Amino acid sequence: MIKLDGIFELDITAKTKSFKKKEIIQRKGATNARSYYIKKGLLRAYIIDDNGKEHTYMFAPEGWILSDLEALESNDPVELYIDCLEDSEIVVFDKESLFNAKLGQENLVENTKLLCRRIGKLQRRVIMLMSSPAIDRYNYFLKTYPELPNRVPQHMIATYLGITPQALSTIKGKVVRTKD
Amino acid sequence: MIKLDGIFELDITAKTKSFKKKEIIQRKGATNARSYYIKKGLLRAYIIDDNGKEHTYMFAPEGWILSDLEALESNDPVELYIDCLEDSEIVVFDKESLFNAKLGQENLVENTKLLCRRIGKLQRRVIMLMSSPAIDRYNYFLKTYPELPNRVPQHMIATYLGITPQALSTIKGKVVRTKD
DNA sequence: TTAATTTCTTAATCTAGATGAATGCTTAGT
DNA sequence: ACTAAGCATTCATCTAGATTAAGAAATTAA
Repeated sequence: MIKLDGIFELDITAKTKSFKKKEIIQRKGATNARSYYIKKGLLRAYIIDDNGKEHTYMFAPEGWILSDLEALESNDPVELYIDCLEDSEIVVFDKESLFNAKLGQENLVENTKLLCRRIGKLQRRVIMLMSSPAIDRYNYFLKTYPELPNRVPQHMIATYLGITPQALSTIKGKVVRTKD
Repeated sequence: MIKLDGIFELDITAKTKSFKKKEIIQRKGATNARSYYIKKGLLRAYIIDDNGKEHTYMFAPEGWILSDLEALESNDPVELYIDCLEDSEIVVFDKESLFNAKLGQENLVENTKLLCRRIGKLQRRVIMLMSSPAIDRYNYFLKTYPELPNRVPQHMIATYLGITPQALSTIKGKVVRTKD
């Protein structure tokens, strides 16, 4: 029984593992979906589209949990690749962690609330992708992940925003020039 | 105690209400977030941006549940407008329905799984908005909501896809012409 | 039925961001 | 230290989709 920021309170199988920068922890199609709690370091979840391009679904710095929740629940193969942007220490959970009735009611309620908050974030992201230009999405990214611009290469931020690295570079250039 | 497709099993306060087409059930800023189970009819959740344009977050036909989950959990004012696209019969729940520990472990686990599935849908939507052109998103919309094209006006579908009604019309025209 | 409103389509123009390519700058590897 | 690979920037061109506008078709109201 362990406790991490109030989540996944019960887990017999959880183990802390170390991963190296650039290591791919989970690949699309894997059938053993896991959840990852980031003790130290930085993970990223992404897909590779039909043209071979990466699209970042989310970043996960210290204290975050990363998981292909859909795959975890359905037992389907995972959709998301997960890789390591820095040397990291990660607590790895299996699927029982979220759904096990032994968690107890309080923890289950707590997990429910966490999932609602995550849905709220996704809701805002969907809406921003539909309604806001890239510059606004970039500023919102800065607010959401204030520490990441120094830790994540520009071109990966671009794949999170849904634009090309060149477009992001141009946008940033414009912001700087406008300030003068 | 009521049971609706396996969800929200416990709710003393739930009541079935009738709403007329075009009625707005919930407005941005409201502090009494509710959940809506659609027995009959069709609801829609959307935002209005700074330019006064609507962006549809989701549609909810029969059997679906619609809710600003983030607001429900946080007690913050709701972000989403919810309106009625057809005369509808709706079961209205208050916040207790999802978080109440009295739900029992099985129901809590069931709700957790439901939320994971919803996250899976949002995940795919985010990725499609970043990686796929409007025509692909339209085809995916048709797969997700096969019955809706006959029930929802074109221009609302456009606001769900993140494009203008004109662009959707053009896309559909192209598809038809390509088939010849 | 007719008028009024809403919805859909088509077309001309415009723009944010994509694409492709060249250039310097940093980081890693030997 | 030197080379190679990866990264960021800039520019020229291209395109999906936005914008504006106008007319046709379909719904709704009286």
